[in-house]
Amino acid sequence: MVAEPRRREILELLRGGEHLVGDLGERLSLAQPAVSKHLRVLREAGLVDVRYDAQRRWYRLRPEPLLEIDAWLAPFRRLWSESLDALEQHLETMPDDPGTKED
Amino acid sequence: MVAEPRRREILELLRGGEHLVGDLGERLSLAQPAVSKHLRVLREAGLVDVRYDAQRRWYRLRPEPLLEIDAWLAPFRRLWSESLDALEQHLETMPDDPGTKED
DNA sequence: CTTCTATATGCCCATTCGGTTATATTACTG
DNA sequence: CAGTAATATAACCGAATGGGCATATAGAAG
Repeated sequence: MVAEPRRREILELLRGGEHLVGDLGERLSLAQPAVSKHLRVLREAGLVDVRYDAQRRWYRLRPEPLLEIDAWLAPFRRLWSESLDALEQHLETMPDDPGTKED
Repeated sequence: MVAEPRRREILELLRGGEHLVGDLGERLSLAQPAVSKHLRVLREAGLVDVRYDAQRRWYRLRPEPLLEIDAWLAPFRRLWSESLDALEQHLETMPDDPGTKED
């Protein structure tokens, strides 16, 4: 679901705020029907929300479902900290995140 | 990829330590070839590792790739912590209100 | 009402996917 | 070496998937 490359790109774009279907299509070089289909999937998965503005559809992110993924990931997170070597190596390769200590 | 239910289950099982192919199949009520295929996918994705023990194959978790997912998720985490902050603020504003959160 | 714009849907096609059965492979056992 | 156990691989099938094109729908504008 989120594994779908185009869908991920859509989510990343929506991270920057609301977008119109056509706008997303332009940025992803995807035909409108394809975008609409992806948005439908994302909508039914609860990952995005629509705002109706005349014929326009403003799509925006709804991060809650991603929180579920995060929750699923949590137990695995514990495993990495056990193998801290690999963790640190990866953190050096990756940007951001100075505070991952909720819970 | 990780979205695949059986694959997720495999990962969850492997979270508990090494497992044999047949063992995984039993626990998931999945035929051996199916398990082997899933493991192949997981192996090629770098999510699992094999240890050869005669004819046996001990599969174990390699959590690093999940870390990548986690990294991808990070920017979204910021978004929902904003909404969670809003929720907390909201809850703090109404100290004793036993039915105001849908969760 | 007609046209234009923005989006959704239906239909078709090629590809991918997960599962099954049959077979190959590898290693232990007698 | 023959037999068996554990796993991988191949061939095949039905279902789902993503994309494209055409069309339907909804609202705006003339």
